[in-house]
Amino acid sequence: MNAPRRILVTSALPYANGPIHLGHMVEYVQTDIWARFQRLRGNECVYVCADDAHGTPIMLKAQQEDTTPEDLVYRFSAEHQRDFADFLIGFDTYYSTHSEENRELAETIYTRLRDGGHIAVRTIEQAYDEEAGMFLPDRFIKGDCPRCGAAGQYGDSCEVCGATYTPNDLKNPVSALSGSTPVKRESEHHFFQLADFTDMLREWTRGGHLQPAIANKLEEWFDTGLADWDISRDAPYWGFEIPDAPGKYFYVWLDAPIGYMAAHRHWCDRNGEDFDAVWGPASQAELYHFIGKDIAYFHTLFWPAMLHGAGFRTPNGVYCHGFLTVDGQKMSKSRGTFIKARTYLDHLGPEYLRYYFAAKLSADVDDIDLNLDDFIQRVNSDLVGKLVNIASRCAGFISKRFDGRLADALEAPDRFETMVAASDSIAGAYERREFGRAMREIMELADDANAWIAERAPWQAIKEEGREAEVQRVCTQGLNCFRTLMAWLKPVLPETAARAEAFLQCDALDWDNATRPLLGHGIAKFKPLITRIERATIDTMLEHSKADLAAASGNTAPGGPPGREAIAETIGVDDFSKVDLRVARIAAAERVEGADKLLQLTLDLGTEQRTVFAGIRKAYDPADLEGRLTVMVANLAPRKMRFGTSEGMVLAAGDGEGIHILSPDSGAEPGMRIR
RNA sequence: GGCGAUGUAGCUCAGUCGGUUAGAGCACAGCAUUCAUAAUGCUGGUGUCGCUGGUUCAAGUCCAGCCAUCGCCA
Repeated sequence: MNAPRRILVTSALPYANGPIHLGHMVEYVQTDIWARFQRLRGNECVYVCADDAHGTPIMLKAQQEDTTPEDLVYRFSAEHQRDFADFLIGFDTYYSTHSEENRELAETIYTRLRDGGHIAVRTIEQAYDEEAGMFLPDRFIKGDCPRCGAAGQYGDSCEVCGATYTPNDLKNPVSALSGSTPVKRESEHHFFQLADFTDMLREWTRGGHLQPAIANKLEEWFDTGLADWDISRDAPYWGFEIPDAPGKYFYVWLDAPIGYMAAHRHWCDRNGEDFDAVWGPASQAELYHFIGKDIAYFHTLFWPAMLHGAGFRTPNGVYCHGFLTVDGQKMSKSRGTFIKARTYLDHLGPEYLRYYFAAKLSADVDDIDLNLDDFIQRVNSDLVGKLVNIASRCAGFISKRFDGRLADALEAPDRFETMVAASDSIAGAYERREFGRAMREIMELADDANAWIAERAPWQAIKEEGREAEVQRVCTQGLNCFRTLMAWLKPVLPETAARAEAFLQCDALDWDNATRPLLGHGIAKFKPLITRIERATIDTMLEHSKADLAAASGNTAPGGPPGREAIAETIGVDDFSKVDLRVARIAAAERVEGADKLLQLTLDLGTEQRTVFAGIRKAYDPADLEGRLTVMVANLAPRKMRFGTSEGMVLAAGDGEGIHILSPDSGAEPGMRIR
């Protein structure tokens, strides 16, 4: 083996004013898989991250909640860390940009850039809110679009016609903070002169550190010329004060990437490691940043220029991934597909999603889609049907017939060697971040293993005298195939791999030991390693996701009246029990000709079917309802309508905005009474 | 509006330097099997490769235009 590589990897720092959602998780899963893969290969790989804890939005949110920014940031940091830990993201350190290390490093970098002549100071004019006593970021100014006149647009662009402009161009501008009309006020700002680094950046961006798509994109920016970057903000601002400029603060995007260094410094100090050996200009260590494509600009231009200008090394790679869509569309709060990490974890294990993301990730910047039906099928058939099945179908023979002991030899060693020969190819795919390719290769080998076992049919052989040893060798080989495949999946499925290690009673799997078979060895009784995903679980998660977000927006919408009707008159339990509520399966749903609000539902109660007309057409596509479980009033008097007789009613919540039918939790069956 | 990315089977995706009959997995159908978490094996059908035009002996692949989706415009 070659000497271990020294690698530092990072994921982008999540902003500390909101929860983590599944879109975020693409990046952390991608980075974590890569980091775990490197460690499995015997390399030293440190993975750090932190909360991005500064800036106006955090400051204002803290004010709104009548707390301090420190408290807000602390709260979200704890929440983020729980979410990441439960998704099995194995950070070596999760820190914060609001830390002493970060202050020192930001000051150092700024001072060195200034001494190098790369900082300019000049006066600019900005919108100022006299009532709130602060300058307004573009997003906090609203007004009419200068091009199409649309009202209520933000200060940077029009959502109606797509025009981009500056807040000065807005007509009838209004501060989103106080509602007052902003005035123009002058202030001195500090600028980082990015153009000083044009040559260095041109060379760096073409030096193989970026994906081709990103490098091409950067060409456009080079063509238009690199502009100065405004790195200061006036008080009041939540951040670090600039050392030689009282009342001026570093813009949040200056100290955010420095947070990578701060987190690593923190880790080095606690572990007796040499920070400078990684970040110094002569560093032999490798540095990689995983980010979303939306923040490529900051990481591929400002960041390498800042590092270089301040006498640090530049990254070996900055790798962008695309966005996450759910069922082919942007994550939507109303459809329940804007899924928070926590909501997902309340219903499903982390490894399902890790596997699905892995199966769909490539080295490209493409968006990836979480298609929920595909998610269920893919995970169930690949992990349970193919992979775990290999172990499951072999284990019984070993434990029942051979006292839990593996044979001393494989039945077909050449065949095992052929499989093991894929090791380099799979490792190469992981290394290049072609995780989808790696998963395909592994699953192809799982198919081969299952086919071979079927061919050797140990369940036949075991019935014949004198073939016991053969059966033991066949099953030993099957289990060894499973073990090797499991090792290759360990970066993606660390918990399942640990359960497999316990089952096989073997040493912790790594890339090296996985290629040598386990022979003449006692194993434990097999227990299911992964259970299947059920559609009902997904549906419940989506419902909870909707409810969750509705509650959250209800709480935080400033001044938004709840507008809910008052609680009705008190009734006794007897009154309630007169209503016979039943779980029903929607067997069929179709539009009613001539009625624009009604859907005709055929409800299956297990013992009988009912026709019910429900006024939910504008909220539901009939195709989406078929097969779903819901709740109906089963003893409601039938009612004649123009289109037929309605034999009951479906329960739904609504406030005039949307309509949301009820779903029972998984396990409920059609016909069950609800009390 | 400008720029970029994407568009291949019902779904999710491969497709190298332009090269023979465009592939895989899932889903679906039939058969076999019953060791295994209704798992597994074998067999099978499925495509205007977004559209139109061009270059070429040859285009899913290269070029141009258009359409759709997504993103960026500091």
